[in-house]
Amino acid sequence: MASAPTPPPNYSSVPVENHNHKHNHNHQNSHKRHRNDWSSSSGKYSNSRSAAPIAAAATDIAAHGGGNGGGRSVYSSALGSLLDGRRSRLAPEFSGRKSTRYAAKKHSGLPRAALNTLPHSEAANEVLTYLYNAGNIVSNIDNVLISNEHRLWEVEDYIYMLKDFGNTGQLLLAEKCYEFIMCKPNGRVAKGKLTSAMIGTLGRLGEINRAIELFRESRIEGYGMTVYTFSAMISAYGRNGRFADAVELFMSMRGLGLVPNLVTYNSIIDAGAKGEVSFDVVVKYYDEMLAAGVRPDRLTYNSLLSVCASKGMWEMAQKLLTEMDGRRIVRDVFTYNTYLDTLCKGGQIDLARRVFEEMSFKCVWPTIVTYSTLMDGYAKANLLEDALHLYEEMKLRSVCLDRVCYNTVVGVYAKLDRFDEAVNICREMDGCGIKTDVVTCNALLAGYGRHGMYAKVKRLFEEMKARNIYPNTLTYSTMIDVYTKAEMFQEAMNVYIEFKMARLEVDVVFYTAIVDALCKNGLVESSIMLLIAMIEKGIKPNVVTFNSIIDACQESQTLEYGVHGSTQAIEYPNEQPSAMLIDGAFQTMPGEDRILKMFQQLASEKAGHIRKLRRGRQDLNCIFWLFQKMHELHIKPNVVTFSAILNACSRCNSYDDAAKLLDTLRLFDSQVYGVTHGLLMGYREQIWFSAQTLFNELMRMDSSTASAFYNALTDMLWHFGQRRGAQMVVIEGKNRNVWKGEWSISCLDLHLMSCGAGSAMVHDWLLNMHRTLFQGSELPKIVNILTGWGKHSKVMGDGTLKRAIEALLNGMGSPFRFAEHNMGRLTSSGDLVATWLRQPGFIDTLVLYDVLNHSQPAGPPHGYPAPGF
DNA sequence: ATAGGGTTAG
Repeated sequence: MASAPTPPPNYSSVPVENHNHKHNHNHQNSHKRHRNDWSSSSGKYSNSRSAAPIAAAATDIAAHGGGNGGGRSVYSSALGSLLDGRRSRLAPEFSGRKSTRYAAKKHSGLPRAALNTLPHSEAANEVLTYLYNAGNIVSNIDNVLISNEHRLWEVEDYIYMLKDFGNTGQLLLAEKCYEFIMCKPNGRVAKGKLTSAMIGTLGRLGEINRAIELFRESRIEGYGMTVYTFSAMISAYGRNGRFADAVELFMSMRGLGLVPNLVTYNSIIDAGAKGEVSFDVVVKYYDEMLAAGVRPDRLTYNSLLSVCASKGMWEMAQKLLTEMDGRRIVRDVFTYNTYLDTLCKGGQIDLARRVFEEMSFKCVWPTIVTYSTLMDGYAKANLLEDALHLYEEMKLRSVCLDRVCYNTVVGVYAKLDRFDEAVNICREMDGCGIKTDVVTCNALLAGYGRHGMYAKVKRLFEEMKARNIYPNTLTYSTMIDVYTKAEMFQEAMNVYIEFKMARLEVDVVFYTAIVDALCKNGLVESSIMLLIAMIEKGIKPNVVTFNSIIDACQESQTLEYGVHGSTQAIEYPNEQPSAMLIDGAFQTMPGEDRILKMFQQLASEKAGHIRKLRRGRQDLNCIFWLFQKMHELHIKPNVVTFSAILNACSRCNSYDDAAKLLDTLRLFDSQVYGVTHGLLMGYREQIWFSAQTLFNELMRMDSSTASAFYNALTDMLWHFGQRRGAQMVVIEGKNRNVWKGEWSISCLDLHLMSCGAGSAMVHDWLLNMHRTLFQGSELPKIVNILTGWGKHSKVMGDGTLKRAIEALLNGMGSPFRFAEHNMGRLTSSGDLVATWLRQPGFIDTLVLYDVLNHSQPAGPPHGYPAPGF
């Protein structure tokens, strides 16, 4: 970790080679700067490109930009000494900057960033200081402005100050300053410049309506008809999540005779990035600027990368980086940070790790944002130790953490159930003058909830309100999730009522939490009603919402409290329930809140211990309907969807229905469903190659996701008698270490496996023993099978696996018995097992066959499994 | 004039 070079003292966000140009970069006419003849690639990114293979890897960084080498050598002598002093690698101006993501998030007194390099007088800085010291008192502000009027250059000084107020969240100062200068007799150009700056500032501060007002005024008064004012307004819309308005404004320019310039294009592209618009939509503006002969710059690419980031489109990001290389545009720290974020969100953690290391060698020094990004990437990938290691590295380098970074660390500790440390971090924040906020609290609430610490949850929830940290929608979603999982329905209902009173907006997470609560309590049809209601309301469900319902379909219930006033089941896949039914189900009318009723019902049921037994109904049609709905809404199923569907098949008694479902789903994803359908049909050899590809893709998932999939697939195969296929899958999973168990001849660890996977594994393990014996070796004195007692199963202590394995072994007349003081361990002496396995013909009991086998050669395999098992 | 944090499914 200490192998990276140390930054030069005069650090900039741009690698050293480009340092001298930085000043120029800050001007709006920067497209005039570089003269190169690299031909334009107009149209390259139009719709056809999305699936294009990407050759560029992180290593291409090394292949490009020989110019950086010179810069590196200049500073290499500073390397050792700075590291010895354990100095931060972070440039001061990046050590404590707040998020630049949304205007609404930016109201805190963090140190101001002096990044503006427009020409301004020294006096402007002085006046700024006076204004910041005016204590937000109007008369003081007026006094400062009046008494310094003669010292400030025309308008550039005021523009400089206005922009600074935008960066520091000083709305009042900005308003007063703008008002003051606009009263003076300025020319049209000056008024236009000032107003553009002010629109930008208001946009940053979330004052979008004020910005719109100023923009309108400027047009009426005749000084706002410039590309600068329009660009500023487009950017202001973008910052406030109003991409559609930004586009409309952008489109109107042509008719007004205004020609968009580099900044205009950058603004509209960035508006797309901030509005989380799809890449295909945003890239149109990129194509358009190329066609118009406007050369993109670093900002253009950084914004395009940012579009990729939230979607994890890392291959596209790589393509953009290659394009930058082609244009000789050097990557800066924004480029790297955004690229890192894209890699993390796209699940390319190893690549992210390499890029992080390469940054330093390219003389682009990690900032606090770099660390936060990577740390969060690790945390999301469940690489919590790696995340903490990064935190240690930051401490070692004396990097001063900011609010975002602290919250990331708190989240990591909360995920690890290390609450003492999480709370300590909160104390440390307090010591640094960083107030814990709603994000910190939400992380802790979720952590306490996962750990069953309901008293702590309750106390923190009260405490945050007492400390004026207002709970947001996510806080309420978390609380409802925690309480419903704990079957504390009365408490959940109270939280729900409080949420309604707070008049916060519902979102997809909130609905999904409720949907899941419904599903988990057997109210599957109600959850589908809610799903439809949320779509009607314009809140798009996501893959989690669907997975929750699909998972519940495997034991589909009929209802249910008369939530929709009838016991009639929804017909799948014919059509949606009628709009009337939806209205009746979940629309909120005064005194008629269905969600509330549901909570009431669950609470009273629980209190009276009269849990209604809901009739189970196998319904694979429901799954097909949901899957189709996902497709309609362009929601991509993921591996969890896949596992849930396989689990549903395992619960289904009809082989034909399961086969039909998987066969039909091949329409949507031939790879995934082709493999499972093929294995179910017994086309083993024919599809094993595709299966390998699928298994390889699964290696990218974290272990619990991967093991859930292997469990589901083997369960399904085992359930329908495709036991040789199940065995092959389980061996594949074992070889890829998805269960992370202890595997040896003396101990078989099954505790993270499903019944089917565990059973197949037992067979394989015993076959191995059998072979060991017949090769003349001896068995260990004691042999064990760990089943666990159900700690990891859905229902704690349920012990399904334990019972299934016990039944399997008893059925074969095995000598294994449960250990006296460990109810999760089956044990036997090696001698007894050897005698048992040596029974003549016993091998036939052990070897697994598929009921259906269309593979070559025909007929069941003979003798031992192929070498390598 | 561009970058990072909290959540829901398994």
